Amino acid sequence: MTTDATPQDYERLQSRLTELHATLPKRLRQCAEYVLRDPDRVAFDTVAQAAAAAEVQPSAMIRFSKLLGYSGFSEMQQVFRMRLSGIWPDYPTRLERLRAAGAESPEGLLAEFAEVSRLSLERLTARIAPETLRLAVDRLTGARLIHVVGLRRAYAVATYLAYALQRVGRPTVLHETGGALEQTALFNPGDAMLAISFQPYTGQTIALAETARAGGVAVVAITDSAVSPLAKHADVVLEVEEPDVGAFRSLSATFCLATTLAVATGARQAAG
Amino acid sequence: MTTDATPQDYERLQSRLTELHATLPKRLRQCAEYVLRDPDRVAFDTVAQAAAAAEVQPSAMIRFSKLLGYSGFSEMQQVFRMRLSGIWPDYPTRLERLRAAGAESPEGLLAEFAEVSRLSLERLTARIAPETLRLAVDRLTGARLIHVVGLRRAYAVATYLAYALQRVGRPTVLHETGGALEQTALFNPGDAMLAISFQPYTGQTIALAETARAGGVAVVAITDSAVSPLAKHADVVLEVEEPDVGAFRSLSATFCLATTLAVATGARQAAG
DNA sequence: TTGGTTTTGGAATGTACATTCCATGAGCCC
DNA sequence: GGGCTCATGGAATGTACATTCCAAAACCAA
Repeated sequence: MTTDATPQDYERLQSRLTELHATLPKRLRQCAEYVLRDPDRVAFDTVAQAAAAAEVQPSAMIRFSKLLGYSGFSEMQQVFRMRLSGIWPDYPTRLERLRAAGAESPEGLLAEFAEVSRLSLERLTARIAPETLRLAVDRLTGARLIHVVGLRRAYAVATYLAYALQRVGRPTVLHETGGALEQTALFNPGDAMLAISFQPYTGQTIALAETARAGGVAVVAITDSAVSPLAKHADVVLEVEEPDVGAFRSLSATFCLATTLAVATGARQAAG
Repeated sequence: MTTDATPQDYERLQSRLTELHATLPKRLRQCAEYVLRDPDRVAFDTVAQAAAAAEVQPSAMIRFSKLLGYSGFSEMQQVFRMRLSGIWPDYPTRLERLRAAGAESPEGLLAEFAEVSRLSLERLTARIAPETLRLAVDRLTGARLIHVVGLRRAYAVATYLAYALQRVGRPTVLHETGGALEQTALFNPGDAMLAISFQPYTGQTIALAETARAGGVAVVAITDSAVSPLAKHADVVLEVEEPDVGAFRSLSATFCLATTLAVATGARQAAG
């Protein structure tokens, strides 16, 4: 029956599951998806926890283990534990090892970007004053329409914010460059604007923020310095650090802040 | 009394123990020595196993844990588990901790997003195999034209990748949904596609990847699981973890990977 | 529909576990 | 050397756990 024996290591388990995945009944498939998605957690889970995470009954999780040939969940879990304990040195060691691989190599680059992003996230919470953040959320919550603008590098952030704010139920418009939307007529008192710009600051973004503010719009800026030209035209300034590796900058902290803004605005709206 | 609180991470636990070591009675010292010598094993041990390994009674191990301020062995063990996996305590505990910190407030949310993002970045380097990453860069470097596709939440990633790849000198086209660009005629052998999709997977993205591949295009996928429907149609699968806070997911790891891909492709191109 | 088969949920079970408690033992000051 | 405090071992306890089992539900083929 089991021409392949029960998988004794994670790699084999993984390939077995990818192969089986299509043929599995619903609940067992959910199990497969969970253990592949979060193998680290499985190593420590109790059946109940694993089952909850996979959104199945504990018994389904055990059935799943048995299907793969193990005597039960605990035996399958050994594979996940081995994977963790066997090869994994702690984070600093891993990082160093990667660095040694040379910054020129893709994996060295990845390590560097990851580290730099991690550090900027650590500092993010310290850098953003709670009152400032609240103020920003206030402005967005109160707004009838939220204008989002960001170009070049900041464009990705702008598209994300537009998407997230819309999903959260706030009327949002994303300003594209050169589009007809950039008409002063569109700005009304009671609106809010989220403007994002980093060094070297894009003139169009700043100009749009200035116009909006003149039209009575509350401007919330995400930028990299309190003295950035965008900050001058903003009611609330959220400052994020954007560390660079070579020519490119990490956007992690910015996205983290963006997500928070969207979710907090959504939550407030729902509550109020 | 305890000016330092109970150590919540391994580093602090370690320094606490080195400091305490000299003053400890014999059995408790044996405990300290064992957990410092073999922290990996402690993560999986039962009290009985840990006690045996330290050559003490189970009760001694628990006394030891309590001395450090934990409620018992299990609580101390969490620290060792976290170290190994980068995983935070289970979901209920985390939620509770959040509540205590005032998760409802914007600053609490920010802290949570930052933390979750930080952890997923830590695991990113471990999760992406160097060979896979190299393979992905190879495909992109060799391509005459790079197609980028991603919708909904992944759209921001797609816009960023299109921008970054263009800046780095690679001919890139961003596929917008419903646009005229989605013609099979546009795909030629020798092209590459970067497709990004996460749960719940967008059908259009997957369909486009399938079409592209049928047309001889090398498909590199960024997705959240090896069994994601997108993975089936990809030549290279880059798997990223997307931890969620409430309804929203952190994109930090994804953006980190995206930046790396762009820069590495640019660098290789410049060198070659 | 009907009968058979597979899949699922959830209560029941027995075991293994962390933790507690107390009696004994070792070290130490008077 | 007697009495005190701190350290230790190990049996006792209650809980949380993996696993089993069975009945209900869904699915499917005729």
